[in-house]
Amino acid sequence: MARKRGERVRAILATAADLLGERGYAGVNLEDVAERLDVTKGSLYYYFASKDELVTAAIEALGAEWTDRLEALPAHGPPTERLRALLREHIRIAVREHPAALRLFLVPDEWPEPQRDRIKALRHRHDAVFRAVVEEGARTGEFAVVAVDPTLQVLHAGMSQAPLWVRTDREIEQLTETLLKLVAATA
Amino acid sequence: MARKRGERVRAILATAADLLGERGYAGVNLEDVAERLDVTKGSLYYYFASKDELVTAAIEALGAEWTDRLEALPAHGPPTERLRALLREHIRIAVREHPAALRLFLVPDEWPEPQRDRIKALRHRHDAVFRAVVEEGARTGEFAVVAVDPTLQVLHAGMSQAPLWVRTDREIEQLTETLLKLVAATA
Amino acid sequence: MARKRGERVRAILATAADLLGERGYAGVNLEDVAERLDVTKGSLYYYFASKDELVTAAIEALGAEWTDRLEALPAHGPPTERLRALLREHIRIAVREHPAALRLFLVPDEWPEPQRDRIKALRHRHDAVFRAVVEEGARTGEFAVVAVDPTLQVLHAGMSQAPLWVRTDREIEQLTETLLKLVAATA
Amino acid sequence: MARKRGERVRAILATAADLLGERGYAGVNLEDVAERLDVTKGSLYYYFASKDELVTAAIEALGAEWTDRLEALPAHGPPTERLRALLREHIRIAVREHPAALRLFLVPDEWPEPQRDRIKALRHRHDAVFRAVVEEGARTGEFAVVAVDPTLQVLHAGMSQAPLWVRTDREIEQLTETLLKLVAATA
DNA sequence: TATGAATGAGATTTCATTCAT
DNA sequence: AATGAATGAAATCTCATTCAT
Repeated sequence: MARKRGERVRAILATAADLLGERGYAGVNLEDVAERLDVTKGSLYYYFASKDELVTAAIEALGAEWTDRLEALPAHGPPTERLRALLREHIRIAVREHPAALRLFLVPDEWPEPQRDRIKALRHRHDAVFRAVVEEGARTGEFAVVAVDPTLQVLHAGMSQAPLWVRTDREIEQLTETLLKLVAATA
Repeated sequence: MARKRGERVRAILATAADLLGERGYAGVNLEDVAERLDVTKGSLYYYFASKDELVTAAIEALGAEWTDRLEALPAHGPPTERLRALLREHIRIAVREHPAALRLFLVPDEWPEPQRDRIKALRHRHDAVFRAVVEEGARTGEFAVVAVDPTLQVLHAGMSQAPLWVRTDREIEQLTETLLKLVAATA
Repeated sequence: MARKRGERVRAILATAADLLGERGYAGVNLEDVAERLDVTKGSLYYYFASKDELVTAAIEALGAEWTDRLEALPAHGPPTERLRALLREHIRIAVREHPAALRLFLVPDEWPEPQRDRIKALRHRHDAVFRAVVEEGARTGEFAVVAVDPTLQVLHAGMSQAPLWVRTDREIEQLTETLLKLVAATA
Repeated sequence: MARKRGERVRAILATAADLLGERGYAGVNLEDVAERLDVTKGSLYYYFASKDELVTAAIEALGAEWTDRLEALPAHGPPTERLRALLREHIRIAVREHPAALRLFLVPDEWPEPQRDRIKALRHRHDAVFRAVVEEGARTGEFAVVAVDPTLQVLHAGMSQAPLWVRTDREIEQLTETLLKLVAATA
């Protein structure tokens, strides 16, 4: 049954992504993935040909879902409001749902070559969402940035690391506002 | 001879730190460390009781040297200038000398418990250097920050991740100025 | 199949117990255990998490089987006859089946902490079988002992060491009768 | 200086004997021996050509000293008194001075071949002291034994294991009297 | 589909031994 | 006489992968 299979695969990917986030590529072993899913290692090999393939798929799924949600946010209104909404949502996902994922977007050279490229691609797509808003704001003069690239890098870095210290809603707000300063018009 | 021993230990730590940076904790194996030093694995165990101990020492040495250099920068002058100097120097070290080290300051839970605490302590000392300047600037009104903690977190995140995309001096400057916006007085 | 697994485990434990008896804890290596079973070292780790765990299980199994057999002996009749039967059976097992096992009942501090406690527990259960008879004999006046504890200690020591010098049935009988003198009523 | 050397050697042997007793042949490593003596491993090799040679010498020294002290006890008087004195002294040495040594006299096959033979020889000389008294007592009719060999074996086993449970002087007395029952004339 | 068993390569760790100083 | 450094062989342990059922 394709249905069943799809669910199974999704469950595996979600679990793998969690563990990957907790411990990084080399720190995760298939035994643990299997155990958390309450199946045996052997089963994983029915769905994925190798650890690398499983890992790549897990990253892909996580990244895709994440970007989907960011892209689903309203695409109109003043850039400041749109950027604020993006930041808030991104941080919220990072902190509440995938504390794991900071490893995916920071420290890419932790991963073996094949995964590295996929991660870069994902991050690129991810990046595009923010880039569009920042560039629009810069164009209209509502934002003042030193340069777009470093601004995006710092936005990302700041958001990705959030799971390490952000807990409360108030901290989410503070981080959001702090990051907004990166594009603020100066005195 | 204590001298000789010290040098040997330093050589081992430097090599370990390099590899650690290239591949992360789980990706490093003692065989490689030994080979790069042109000794046998057994020798490493003469100096360090375990892989973990070696790794901890390597991190410690790297972190200590780094903070020393930041603390050596002039401690007077307007906060903006001092913060600019700190950021520039930190990024320069990260990019030019220890691209490795982003692992030390980000992603602490990649490490086994014992290392985790040491890393946190190092990062804390490191942090204090920046915190002093930011707090002073906030007190004198030269800086305007949403809150000190998120500001420091973003500063760190932004700097630590620099090795991943910063190459030229011009990019170092742009990143420095971008980060300075986090404390800039707003219109 | 639980059945199959059980057999496999039993085979491993028996082999381990043999080697343990031949060479002691530190003298046994898993390579040898594996080779004797015609499997790879890795396989042993499928069943046991560590050398220590394997060894503990081997001891446990041996001790349990042994005590089972002693407890299966008739529990009625005059204490002298019952003690004689116990001694004879114990010595017979030690000499004919588990020359190994003197290590289990003597020299407990040869073992790492975790094993030590298990061994003590086993020995205690073992001890209880003999203690019951000796105490009954002492109560009814059929036995005369200096004190129960040292008597049991010497009974044990004498039996456990038997494999080192006892070979013939006649020697088994002589040892049995010699040990019975420990509880004999005196002139 | 021969004097100095002799003392050094004696110190090494004593330390080795202690550790050997605590942990058995395979459980002892030269690092530990050296550390307890506050010298380096290398030094041990100045005095002994190998671990085995050191171990053999340590056993030899311990056994010789021990037998010397037993042979120094008065060799006249009624066998019961002489045996009582021998037992008491042996147990006292075992419990108070060389709790270690039970490994030497029990479990000989823990040792590599060369040591094994030396240990047997030592034990044999040791045995002769007790054998003389038991045989005399048997000849004069003061003792009644099932047979001399098993009696000696049990005497030894009981005494050697004493360090494992005997602590107080009272326990030493009880063990001594319990062992004397092995040669007691029966009702 | 899924499992349990097994493997083999490679990683960490231990330790007797050697040797230049 | 003694040390510190280093080695290399062997031991313990880990884990991705395979496979019969």
